[in-house]
Amino acid sequence: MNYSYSSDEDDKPLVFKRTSAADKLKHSGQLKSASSADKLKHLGQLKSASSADKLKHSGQLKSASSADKLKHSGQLKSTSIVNREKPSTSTKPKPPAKQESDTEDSEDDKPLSVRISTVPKTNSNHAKTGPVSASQRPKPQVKNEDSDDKKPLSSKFTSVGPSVKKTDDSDDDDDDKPLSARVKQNGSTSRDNNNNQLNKIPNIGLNKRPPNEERLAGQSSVKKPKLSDSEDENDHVPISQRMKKQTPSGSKPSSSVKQKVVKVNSSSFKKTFKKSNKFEKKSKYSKSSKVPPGSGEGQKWTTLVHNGVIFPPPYKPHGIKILYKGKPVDLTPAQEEVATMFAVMLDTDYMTKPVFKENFWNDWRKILGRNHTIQNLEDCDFKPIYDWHQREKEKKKQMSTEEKKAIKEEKMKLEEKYMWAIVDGVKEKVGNFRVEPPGLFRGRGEHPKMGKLKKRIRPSDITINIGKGAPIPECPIPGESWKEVRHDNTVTWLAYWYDPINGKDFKYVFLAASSALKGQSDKEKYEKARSLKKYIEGIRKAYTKDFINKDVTKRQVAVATYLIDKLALRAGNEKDDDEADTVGCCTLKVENVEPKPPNILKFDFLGKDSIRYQNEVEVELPVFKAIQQFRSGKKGNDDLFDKLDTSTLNAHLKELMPGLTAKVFRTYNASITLDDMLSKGTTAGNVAENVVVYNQANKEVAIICNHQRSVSKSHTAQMMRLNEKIEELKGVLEELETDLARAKKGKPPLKGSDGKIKRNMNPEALQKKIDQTYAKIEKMERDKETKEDLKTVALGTSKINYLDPRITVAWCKRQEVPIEKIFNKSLLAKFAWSMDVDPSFRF
DNA sequence: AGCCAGACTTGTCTTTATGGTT
DNA sequence: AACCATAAAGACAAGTCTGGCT
Repeated sequence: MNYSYSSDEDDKPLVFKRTSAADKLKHSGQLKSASSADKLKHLGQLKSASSADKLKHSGQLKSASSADKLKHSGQLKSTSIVNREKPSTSTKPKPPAKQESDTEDSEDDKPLSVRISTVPKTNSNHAKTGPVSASQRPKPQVKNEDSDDKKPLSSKFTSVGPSVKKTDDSDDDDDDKPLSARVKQNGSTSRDNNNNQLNKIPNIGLNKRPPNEERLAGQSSVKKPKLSDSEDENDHVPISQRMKKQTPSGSKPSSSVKQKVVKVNSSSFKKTFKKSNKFEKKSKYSKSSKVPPGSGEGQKWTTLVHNGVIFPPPYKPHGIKILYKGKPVDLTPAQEEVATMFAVMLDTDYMTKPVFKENFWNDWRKILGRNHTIQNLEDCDFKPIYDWHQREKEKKKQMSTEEKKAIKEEKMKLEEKYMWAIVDGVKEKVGNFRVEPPGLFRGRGEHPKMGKLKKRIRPSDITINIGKGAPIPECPIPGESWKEVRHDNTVTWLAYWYDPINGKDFKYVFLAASSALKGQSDKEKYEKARSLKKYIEGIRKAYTKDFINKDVTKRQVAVATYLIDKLALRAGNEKDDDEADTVGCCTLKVENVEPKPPNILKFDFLGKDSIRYQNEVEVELPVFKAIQQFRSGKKGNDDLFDKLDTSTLNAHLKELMPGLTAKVFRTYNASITLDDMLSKGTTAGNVAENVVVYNQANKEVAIICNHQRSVSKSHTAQMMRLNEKIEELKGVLEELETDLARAKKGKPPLKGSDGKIKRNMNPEALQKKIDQTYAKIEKMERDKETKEDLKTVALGTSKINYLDPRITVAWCKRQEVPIEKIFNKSLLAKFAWSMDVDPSFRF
């Protein structure tokens, strides 16, 4: 039986029901006609026409009527009981509980930390472990079921465009229509082309990030190296250490049985792409062939049609003058434009950064000219422009709903054509079709280039990539033209330009995450991570052995791999001097890792985005000793792993498993942890309880990956408000208790605190009220706790990038949790490829 | 082997939309 | 309707990793 979600309307919860394969097709977008739906039938044994019909309107996952919801009941539910320790904020992260799996690779599915039975007290926890999987690119041995995976997703779900052969033609009567009319849409907001009422109108405006009102001292838009600890009790504990310990629960994962995921592919497509499969299978150890998903020889698409990119509107001078030494100064529009970029940032923390001002001044001065009245930044007062900008913002806010709507529509009309591309006959959303507007570079952390002028991008900066034979997008700015037009079907970008700040970097325009192309590679990513499960045991054995290898390089590789596996560190590529000084595993400095005898390593460094990573971990003695050796004789700023860089490390990893690289461990760790925690923590509880379990697992993953967020400005205030409410309720409670006591004695209630006379209630009614109030208080207390708990933890990143959606979808099916309780619209669209997973899927 | 161009994923923050209250 | 808290969407910076060249 094939379980899948289906739905009838966008706003209804997706529901789980036994259904035909039609649902699988949903993500391919909106089917416009019944016949379109029919076309899809062959793809996945569509069982009922009605299911297919559901897909017609609206774009993608529609939800089933509520009646349908939860149809399949339960015997799938797991009865395991959550038995986890109270998530104390204790400092030590705990390893996920160990579970005995019924599978062969018993030990290996567990997180490393568990296996290592490390320190009881400092629980080193994080690492996870796992099994293996076949990777896609260099396809290692792939299981049969996976065979389809190599094909482009799009081929699976759609009947393709012009060049691709149609699999099923019988029902297709679209051929006579213009291509655009036949195209199917992919993407969540898909709607009919012609009438797109809905889109969001992004603010076209000049500056996308208007300054905020005053920020609290501690909190600025400039990212400072984040400390995971702040004053609160909890906060002194680095996020990475905050994992809760969990005790093993009684539940056992039902082994990592690999499910046969039902494929939707049509056989004809299989054939089409077969060769790459074969090739990959064989070349277990060959370097990953560039052969991408799906097609031969690196081909990513066959036909590609799109309309290019849209540019921000030209600068509109406002005429507000800044003051120089107290006097208004006339500026040309170009000079004013740049001054405005700065003025608008007056209330950000960038203003406290000399580097920012210095860089800004240097670039602005070039525009002012050497002999300009303005000779230094210190004597400039940008307040008038700042104030003007605030007023403009306010005005905008004050606009009536209708006005806003009108503006939005207007913008939509303008942008509509840029929002979509047609890839192999399928209409797909474009991710970022808006060219970045000029502005001041907002580098994160202590970026040496912050404040530099990011110049306006013009058509002559842009290279377009489009299918041969497709109409070349018209250049939206009259009189100008594209830099170049290419027809490269080995890449997925639609356009790019050189990053004005770092001339060697590119800014690409890609398809949106909901596209089949992205979905395909996402799936491959998870399959690769899954395949690591099968290799992990061997890999761990190997590096453990090498902790004491006489060859320093090998020892370093072993220790580095260990850290990446256990702590989910990033690889750590080399960085230039003109970038913020951050590190990853291979670039750790001596000062970033402090050995604390007998066997604790204390990590403290700035990682990606200058987010601070702090953690104390207990490690095996040989690792501890090795680290000591690597440090000896070096200065604090020297590389800890001096014999290593990411290419040597990854080259080594590739020998252990085809396609293996450092980042696969992060994916693996995250997903296996989710799978693990869900299977352990899941009870037969109701939906709300299950959602809590899920979020708890999600949080654990976020902590492992050190996904942080800054505390919201209003956090403290919000907490206070919550506290007040709780206090208030407690007051009510007391009063009720008194009244109850009196009522039992037949006395009337006392006057309320407000002096009002309450009406007489019988004890039962009072008791009921008391119970309700209690429940309310408890709920609020829980909410408060959760809020505090998550104030620095970002759950979204792992959900979007690290957690195999199939784990979530399968679990939702098993637990009868509507999938949209977990995935929002974007995620549903992005993960459309995973919706048909078998409920028994395990990572 | 090291360097670098190139392409694509990951990550945080800001802005906007949404939904619940008052 | 105004308000505000939260969630979703959008923006864009910052990583990873590959492959080709020297």
